[in-house]
Amino acid sequence: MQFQAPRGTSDVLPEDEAYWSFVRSTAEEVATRFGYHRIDTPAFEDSGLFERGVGSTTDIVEKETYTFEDRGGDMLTLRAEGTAPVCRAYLQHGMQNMTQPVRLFYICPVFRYERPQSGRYRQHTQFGIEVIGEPDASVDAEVIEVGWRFLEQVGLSDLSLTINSIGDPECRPAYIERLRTYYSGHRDSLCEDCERRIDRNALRLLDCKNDQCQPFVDEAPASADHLCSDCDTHWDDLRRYLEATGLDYQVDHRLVRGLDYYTRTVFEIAPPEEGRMVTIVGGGRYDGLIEQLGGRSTPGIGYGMGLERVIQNVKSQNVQLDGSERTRVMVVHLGDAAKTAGVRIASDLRSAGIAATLAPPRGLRAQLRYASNSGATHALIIGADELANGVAALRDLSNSTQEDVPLATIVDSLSQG
RNA sequence: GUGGGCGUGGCCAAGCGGUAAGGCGCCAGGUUGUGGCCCUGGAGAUCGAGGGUUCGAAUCCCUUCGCUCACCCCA
Repeated sequence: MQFQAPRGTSDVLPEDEAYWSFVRSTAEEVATRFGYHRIDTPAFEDSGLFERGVGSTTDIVEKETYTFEDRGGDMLTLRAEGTAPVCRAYLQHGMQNMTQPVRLFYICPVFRYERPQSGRYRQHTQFGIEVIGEPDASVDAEVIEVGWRFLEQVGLSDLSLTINSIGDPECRPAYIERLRTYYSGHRDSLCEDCERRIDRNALRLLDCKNDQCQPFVDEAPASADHLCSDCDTHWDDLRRYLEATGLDYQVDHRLVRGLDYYTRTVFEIAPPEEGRMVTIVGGGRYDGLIEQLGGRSTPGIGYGMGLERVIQNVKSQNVQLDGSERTRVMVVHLGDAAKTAGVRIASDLRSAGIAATLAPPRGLRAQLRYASNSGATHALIIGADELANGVAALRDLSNSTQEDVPLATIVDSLSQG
């Protein structure tokens, strides 16, 4: 064993591809049904995009980014998240001149230099959507619904949706002050991390999972209780619209997100799981991001969803995929002349749209074993006798019936099943 | 970045100081041209790597690399 896939990456082997195509295609189907259009952005961007967009003091940018200088001296970063690149594309291509809002979705790899563990990789795949150009809370509810319906359609159940509002530049500073004040009074009872967070990143205090901090988290002032009137209206609207879509949700005042650009709505969807919740979907509103990237003030909202985690849950919940019933023919041959004929017949079958494979040149027994092991539904047996009579023996491997079929009509008899 | 667990043929897995079981899978046979079951045979391992202890190490010690899980953080 010389080379291995780099740490935190993995190969998707043929046996798993069924999950991937299933998940990808339903993602496209659901997003399209909601009126979203696909966008693909490059695998790497100017490093500055993530620094400015995601926030340079954020963990993602501070220590998880794959950054490198190219041969021309430009600093580039592998896509560390999906939203900033889409916003960059929105600005670059003048999408503010399209009818607003613009609805986009993407399915693409994301790279972060993290310590791998279950459900966490250095390269993972995100199915994300963004709605840019509409501040109304109805699109917040819509974005959440897209994620929820997708997970539903992919067969997952028992998921929980939690939401929160973290306000905007209008009201958040005052709230954070209030939070700091509250926590400062309990400084001695907090864990080390939280002690540091009071000054550095007060919002994250609410995120602490340390037991000793839980009492304070529970008692801490909630951002949703300290919104300015615009944010408060938005927050009320969101919940009303969510109820109108029939989604169950929980409000959790501890829910804050790690990226700096979020405003107002933040949400997560997670499976209940034994013990800890591993978030499948995380998202929120980012009304300041486009402006931060040099555009006009433009509202936006979206989510990112980890498809590896989706598949992990699809497997653990034993979702059954539709098995393909496609006819697959193994062309079995005995002797050189038959082999040549087999090559031609296999080729003809494929031209007619029938999946066909020429068996490796072994004994008859071995070829048939190969046929059933590789999942063929039929074996088409050609030997000297068949060649002489201008037929082939078509064997149905599922029920072991077999009959001679004229070479000229093989395609027909196979396409009729 | 911190802490736990683990590294024996493609996969699973015995052995725990005396010179590598077994199972799955793979390949070939089981009399004349027939699969999925069964039977027989075969190929395939420098026991993650390096060093040390010993007459002798997969088995003991040290170092190192890798995988994995949890924390942090996130999808």
